[in-house]
Amino acid sequence: MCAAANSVLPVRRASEGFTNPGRLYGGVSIPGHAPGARTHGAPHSHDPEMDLAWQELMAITELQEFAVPNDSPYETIQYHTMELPASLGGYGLSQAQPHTVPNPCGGETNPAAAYEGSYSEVLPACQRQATQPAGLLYGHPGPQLNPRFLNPPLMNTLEHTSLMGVGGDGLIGKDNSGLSQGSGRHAQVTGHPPHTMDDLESDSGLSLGSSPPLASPEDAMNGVPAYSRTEVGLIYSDGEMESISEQGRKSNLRYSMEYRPEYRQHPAHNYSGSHSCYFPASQPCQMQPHFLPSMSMKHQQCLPSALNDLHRNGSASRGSISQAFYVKPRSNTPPVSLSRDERRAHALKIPFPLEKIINLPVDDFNELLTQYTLTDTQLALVRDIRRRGKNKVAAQNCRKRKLENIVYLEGELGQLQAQRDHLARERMEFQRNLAIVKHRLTDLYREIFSQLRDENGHPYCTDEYSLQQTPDGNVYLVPRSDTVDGE
DNA sequence: TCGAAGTGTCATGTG
DNA sequence: GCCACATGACACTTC
Repeated sequence: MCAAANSVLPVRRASEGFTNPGRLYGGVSIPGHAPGARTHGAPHSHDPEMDLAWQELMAITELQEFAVPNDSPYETIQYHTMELPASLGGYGLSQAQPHTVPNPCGGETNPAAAYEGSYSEVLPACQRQATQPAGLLYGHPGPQLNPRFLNPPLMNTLEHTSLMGVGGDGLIGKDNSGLSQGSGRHAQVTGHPPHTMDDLESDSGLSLGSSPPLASPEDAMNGVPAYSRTEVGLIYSDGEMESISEQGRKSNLRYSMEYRPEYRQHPAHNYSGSHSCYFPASQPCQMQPHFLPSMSMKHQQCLPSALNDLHRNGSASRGSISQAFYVKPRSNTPPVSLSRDERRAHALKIPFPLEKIINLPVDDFNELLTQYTLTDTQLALVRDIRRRGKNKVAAQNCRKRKLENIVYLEGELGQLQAQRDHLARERMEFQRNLAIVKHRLTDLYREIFSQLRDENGHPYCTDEYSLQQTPDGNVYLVPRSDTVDGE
């Protein structure tokens, strides 16, 4: 508290001289250190109690000016809609000192300093809490908002969440070039093959690896119609696929639903393309035991070797590639639930798996192409498959990132809403305290004025006079309609 | 039947 | 110019 205010509270009465400048009224000294000026000294507290009262008064005086308007920064800030991030742009920055009032002792004092206890907790806490979004929302929105710059821990969390919740398909360890599996495609492709040729050639027909080639035992036993139309140029009009698909549909549906969890968790499925090579669907070898709960052991036994071949032949020689990946159908049976490109590749007898087509680096891919004599049609198809396959993976990654960002932003939103609620509570508490203080200030005014007497011995009326403080710290009694000058 | 969600594909932009 | 990748937009399927 200001020393001047503590010790001397000269009360000025404008346009009136002090007749008794040093007169004490009720223990309040009214020093006349402005000769000629009617400076009714503010109560100089000889009374410790009054001294204390004045100290409080002066403290309160500061607060008196700290009316909290409804449109205070708190209001505007805290009750912004939670639109991210624009409306929160000032959330963390402007929260500190909504008002500053002149400090009688010079400088400025944050009126909220009286509530330092609470605000020092609130604000830093807010800032702490907003640390993450601060960069996101206030300071560096770009990088923070950029999905590609999610902080690693969060990304890890999100990744984990995404993997566990969204994908759960063992994407960990699967590089981006790996084909993340579209969940919905399994049922779609395996359970409901296209009904028409147009359907067959629809965009949704391709599901590289996401739709593991499924052939129900029923198919294998029944022997689905031969997929004979493998002539170049016929791949886009092989209407027989329809009947084939129809035959395998019902039986496949059950498997498509049952095997999925196991299938998706299978370590060998890191590369979905591993299953999209051209093992005929009618051959059980293309299936993994995991998703063939009812498959006979006889059928399952060939799986390891086939899979081993798949992995072993990642760098297989020219001759082995063809043998390893393009296993000629025994009965020339076409895959029942292969994707469009798989079927096309099958039809065109592309001698290497889609996995390679899609995932090989361009140099290796070109080298691979040089190892075979491919027709223009085959070449075009291979390049299309590669382009589409890569884009499909990219699209999956893109969507995954979108989801992760949504999760992240929702988390941030919740955090900010919690902060808003916290600050709202603090504000209410502050206003409550302020009301108490104002009330007490009024009482103190009343008490002080009741003890002050003018030169005629009449009490000052609070309606006519008020206390004003000069920059030097002195406090004067001034008529409410008057100014400070004329001291 | 309609709408939401998931997915594949294309076109385009960027590094 | 090519390539890989990201992303918006669209079409399609499934639920």
